[in-house]
Amino acid sequence: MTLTQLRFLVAIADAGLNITLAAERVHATQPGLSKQLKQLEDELGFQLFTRKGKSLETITHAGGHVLERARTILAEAANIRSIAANLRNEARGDLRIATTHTQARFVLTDAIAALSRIYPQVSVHLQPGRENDALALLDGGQVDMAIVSTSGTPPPAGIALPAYRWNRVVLAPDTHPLAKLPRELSLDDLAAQPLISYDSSQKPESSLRRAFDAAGLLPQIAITAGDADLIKTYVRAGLGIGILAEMALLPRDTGDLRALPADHLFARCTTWIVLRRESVLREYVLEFIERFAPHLDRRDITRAMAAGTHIAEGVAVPHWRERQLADDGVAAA
Amino acid sequence: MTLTQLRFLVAIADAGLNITLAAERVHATQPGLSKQLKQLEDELGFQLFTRKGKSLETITHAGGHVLERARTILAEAANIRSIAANLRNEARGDLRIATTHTQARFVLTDAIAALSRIYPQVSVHLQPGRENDALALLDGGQVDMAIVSTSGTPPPAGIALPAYRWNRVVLAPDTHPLAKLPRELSLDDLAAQPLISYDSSQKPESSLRRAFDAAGLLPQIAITAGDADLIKTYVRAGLGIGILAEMALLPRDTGDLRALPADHLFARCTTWIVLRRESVLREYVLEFIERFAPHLDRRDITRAMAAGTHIAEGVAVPHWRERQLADDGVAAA
DNA sequence: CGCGTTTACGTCGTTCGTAACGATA
DNA sequence: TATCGTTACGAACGACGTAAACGCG
Repeated sequence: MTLTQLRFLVAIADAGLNITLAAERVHATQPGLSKQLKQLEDELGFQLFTRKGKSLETITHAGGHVLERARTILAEAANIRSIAANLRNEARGDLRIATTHTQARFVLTDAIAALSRIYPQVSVHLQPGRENDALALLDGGQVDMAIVSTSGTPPPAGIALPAYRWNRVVLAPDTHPLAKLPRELSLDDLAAQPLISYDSSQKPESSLRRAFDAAGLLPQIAITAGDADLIKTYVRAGLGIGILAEMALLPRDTGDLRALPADHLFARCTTWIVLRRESVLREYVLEFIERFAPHLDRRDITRAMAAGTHIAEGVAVPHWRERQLADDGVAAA
Repeated sequence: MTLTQLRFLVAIADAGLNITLAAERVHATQPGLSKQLKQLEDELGFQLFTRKGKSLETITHAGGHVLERARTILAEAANIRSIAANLRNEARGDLRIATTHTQARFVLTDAIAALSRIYPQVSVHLQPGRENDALALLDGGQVDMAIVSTSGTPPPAGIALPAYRWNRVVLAPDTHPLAKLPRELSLDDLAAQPLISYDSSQKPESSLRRAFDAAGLLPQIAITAGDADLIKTYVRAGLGIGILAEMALLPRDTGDLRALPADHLFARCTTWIVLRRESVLREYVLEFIERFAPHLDRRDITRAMAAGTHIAEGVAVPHWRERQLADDGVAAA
């Protein structure tokens, strides 16, 4: 058994059992991987994959267990390398973040810009996807951190650090009757309109859905999109009323759209930075977290990692707007 | 970085930084280890050990972290091999148990005998020591399980499965006044005598010490020994009254010694089987546990391992004497 | 002078890439 | 026929063991 063999194994698994694809990803030749896989199977004495003809078909049950162990072995090997890189103040490296489109597009930009100013040699890889995908990538060791949002409790896996809180806003065309409503918006107002929101609002456990359920209302979600830009586009086209995260608002949106606060209608959400419990963080990762969530102290983070528990309690988590103000303050200073 | 390099690293650490000794233990030559260590240090870019002249002096701070990671890597590699060995019904293997002398000498014998009858090719290694040593060995991956006793809560680390409960007994020479006491033994009776007990009874948190403390008494512990046989020897020599675990009583001891129950004087103790949370158990390990603690079901064990929690609650844990009866019943059947 | 580590060197095994072959859709 | 995996072969690298040199107590 070799680290190389295990690396090839997970590469094959991550490439969807396509050995050729896996080979390019690890910068090796395809026969090399084939052979190493065969040797590993010979040594262990059982098939890691079921074959259909010559192609790999599925992972064996036992193979899945081996794969899991191989992943943690490789993660720990990477940790050792991180220890070394931190010690020598190595400035190069990768920062792989799995997150949603909203975070990547509207929230992370400043912190990433700051990071690549301080560490120009660090390349940032953003892996957009659903919340669950992000957590799965984190657990599989494919990314260094996941940045996800929940309403209420932190995500179940890993070390979750609260980054900030935010509310939803309702977005209507300037010309729409709702945009000039003389009173506060109500859930009934919204239930009467075709709505446009994120894909995730389809799920029954979404805080959007729960708010309507609690009021005994059945909203008509006309269009869902994974992407705030798409939502805005459809709102502009007059196809419905948008409900989205307040971070997704841009100054120029106020030209033809009207954003109505919805704090009183939907549960407040929290965005979390989720880290692998066992991972050794590179210096620039800590730097990034501090830039992104300035209320988190370096020591808080390392302490939470050591204790293996998230630090939801006992940390004052700023709201999105306060956070924006704080950022401005920093920029002005 | 190679698995071999990491194996050599932990071998060197476990050999007390003596490369020559480490080399014999891993069945390799000393220059080989030296060279691999050097290569690893070169690759990581820092010293894993501080040198004094040519000899290794201490482990670097960062080296300690690397060592820790290396240990889990090797443990996971061993897990992969265990998966393979289980799958091919491999009958050979090692069972390394860290435990106290009392367990090894008086309690484990039957289960080990049964195991080596069923799996003659499995070699059992008993590692005697204190409770804390046993848990440290378990945590370092040097042993497969620890078998330790506590009064009350399970040991903090690993998966703890309750094996059985037991009480202390007081041991006096047949001729001693205490042996013919017409009434029940009291703590005052004991406090008036020179006592002979285990080394661990010196510790303030021992249940022995706590019982006397609670009664406001200061016992005179005249002799301590790590070993029940020694305690008996000194009791026979008339040097004091013995206090030891009821398991340590043998039928032939009743010839010249008198055992007095002490259930009402000292807190009941529990003996735990402690496993590493992440370890894959070989078939024969499950077999051993079932033999040793028949009230534990194979499924209970795997479930507890998967859940990562001990199963202290919800399991009826037999008392030592009931357990003995049950064993007899099995033997008779 | 013994113990332990490092350095030097030769041999062996292994890995890796190129190329040809085979199977499958 | 195109795609993907296996087998074959040769070159280069790396690991390992033996032998000798070096430092230290």
